[in-house]
Amino acid sequence: MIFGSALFLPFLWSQYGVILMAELTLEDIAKQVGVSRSTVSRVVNGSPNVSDDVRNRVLSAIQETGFHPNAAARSLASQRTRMIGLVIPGSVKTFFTDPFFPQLIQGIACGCNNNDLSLSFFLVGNKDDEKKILPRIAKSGMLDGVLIQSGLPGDPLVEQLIASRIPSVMLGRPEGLNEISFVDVDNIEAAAKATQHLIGLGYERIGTITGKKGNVVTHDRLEGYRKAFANNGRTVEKVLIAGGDFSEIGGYDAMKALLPSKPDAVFAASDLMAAGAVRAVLETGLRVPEDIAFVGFDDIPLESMMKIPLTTIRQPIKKLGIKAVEVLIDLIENGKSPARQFVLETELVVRESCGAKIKRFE
Amino acid sequence: MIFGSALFLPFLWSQYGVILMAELTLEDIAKQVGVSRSTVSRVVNGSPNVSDDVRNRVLSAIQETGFHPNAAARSLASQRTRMIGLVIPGSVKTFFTDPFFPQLIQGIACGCNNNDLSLSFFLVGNKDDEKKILPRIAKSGMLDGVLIQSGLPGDPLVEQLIASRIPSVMLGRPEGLNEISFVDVDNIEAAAKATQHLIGLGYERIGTITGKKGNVVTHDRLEGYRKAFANNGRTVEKVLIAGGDFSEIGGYDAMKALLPSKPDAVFAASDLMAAGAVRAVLETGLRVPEDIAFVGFDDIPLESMMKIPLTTIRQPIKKLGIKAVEVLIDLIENGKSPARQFVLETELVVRESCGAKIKRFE
DNA sequence: GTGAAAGCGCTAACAG
DNA sequence: CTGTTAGCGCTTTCAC
Repeated sequence: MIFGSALFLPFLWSQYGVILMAELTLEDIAKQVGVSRSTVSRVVNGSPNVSDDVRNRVLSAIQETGFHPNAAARSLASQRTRMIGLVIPGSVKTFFTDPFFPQLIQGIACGCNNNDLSLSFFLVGNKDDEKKILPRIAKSGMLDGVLIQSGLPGDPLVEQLIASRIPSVMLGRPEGLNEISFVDVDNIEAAAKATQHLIGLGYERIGTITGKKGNVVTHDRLEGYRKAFANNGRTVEKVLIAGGDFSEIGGYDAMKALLPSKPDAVFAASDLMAAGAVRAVLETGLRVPEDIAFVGFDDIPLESMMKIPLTTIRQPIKKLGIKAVEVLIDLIENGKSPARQFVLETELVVRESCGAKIKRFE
Repeated sequence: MIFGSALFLPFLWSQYGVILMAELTLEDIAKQVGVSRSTVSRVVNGSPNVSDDVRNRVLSAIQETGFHPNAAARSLASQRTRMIGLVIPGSVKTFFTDPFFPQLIQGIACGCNNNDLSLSFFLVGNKDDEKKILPRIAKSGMLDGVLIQSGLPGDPLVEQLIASRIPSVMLGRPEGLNEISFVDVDNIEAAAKATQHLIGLGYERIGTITGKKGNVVTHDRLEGYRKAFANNGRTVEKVLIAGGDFSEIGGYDAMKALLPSKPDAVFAASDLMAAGAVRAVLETGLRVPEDIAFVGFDDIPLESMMKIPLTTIRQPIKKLGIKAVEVLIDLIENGKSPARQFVLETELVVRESCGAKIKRFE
């Protein structure tokens, strides 16, 4: 074995670095106030079993000195870290392109701040990362719980995380919705709502551009499209369904494939794809929404990029993050079982691309 | 004081939650192999002072049992956490819209994975968050160091962080480049390169759309624009400089303001603004690049949204994140001073919008 | 209401 | 090369 190589990432920071002026400890405050360490600990932790007089004296000593308890020591003694993790598996390919994620992160960060939690972030790049990260998450005791972004079903990292005993909640409904807690939006209902809107507007040949194959989200949104058809006694035509991949280019290509089937409206399973599809339509000289109407999904700020404001389904992304944190806290405090499963509502935002506003004045 | 309220976020997780089956400890492994705890610790940390025989026996015991050292205990004993923080101050408003951030985060996460560090994420929402987060970062000993995204100069959170003794490196050159470590791209040089490209192509009335006022980045990119003019013995016309805010709409509005001054080319300080500006130009019936040429800045994937591929400056965003982590490690290991300051190179990516390809065939 | 005392699981001298 | 011995700074019974 090579010299210095270590099993668990040794603490190699050199000895002669920064001189650490020792931080204050509970003991210091105790001494200063003339009470025991336990008492200071009690006021720090808000225990009611402290006399008002003593509490006030301790409090002002803390205030004066700027004392702050040491996290590692607290964790070691209490077996809790007040830190949760956010895991983005390698199978989630859209992290760098989908504006969904920054908003989600904002929601999660907000939930953490609200609950005085810290957030640790695990972006898995490759198998190698995975091997190193998994035990750190599951066995080092560093985290009280984890939020897991659901990617492809059957992701090994996710499965191992779920199998470990660390409390975890998934963002997005996982494939087998067994005994695992998750927070998601109702993709089926939302897609049905979008499609119904198009049906209600009187379109006859409503197509759809789906997301990336294999994703649960893709499946659910297509399911919603089908559901709306069924609700109206219509039958779905296969030629009106084109496979995309959630990207702008994917939407563009899918639309090109759809064009020969002469759709008069399209429900795209993401705004990005809708943008690409609109681009494809305009390129052929057709008009939006006059010739082909569109409804997207997400309501990302990006619609300002298009000439035609996009009618779309708004997801409560930030709320999703906040809720996920709350659910995770519940799991941590009250046990993992039974699984907590929440589905948040979406909202149809009507703009120009669906033609509703034009039709109103016809 | 209200019952139960606590000064430092008490560990209120209820007692009766999940039953924690005790994780293995060094002691367990030691007993199993028949050596002392120290020896196990040595092999775990890669110390060379262990006989091959003992090491192998310990190693296989670890392998068998799946032992993983407890993070809190290690941190408490070693005074190191192997965790760094990423702080996004509240003054950074573009976090949710700018595709720059996911890529930056990827780079940082990659740097962390490479160096077996964990990443903790602090997104500051409001003043309240700030007050709670600051001591956690600076005084709880939870972090070995922090990466700070530079926002507006004079951000109080940033200043307090810098003033604290926790090693920190800024992402983006801060206002007063005193004794603080940072990693940045050379915005001045890059903007000059972009402008020079337009000058070289023979444009006569080259305008610019700047970023949000007050930002260092904005200042630097405008500086670069000026520098290119100076290098060519040209004088800058004030009417050819329009103020944007890094957003698509901002670019659109700025372009509208620029139009009366009849520019024949524009350097936009961000791709998003370039997209908006192009939209404004096309709306008036003018052509890009025939009537007005464009160069953007960032090289975000978004250029696929525009009909005309955007000539732009590519920033090595991921590399920036990786480098920042490396610099922070250096600081942690070898002391904060002197400050380490790195400026990464950018690259001009020539596409259609600048007109170079058209001109080639004229 | 308060203090004493026993760890939490690990690292790091210090002997040998 | 290996074991012994102190802690790291805090929480948490258990007495009083």
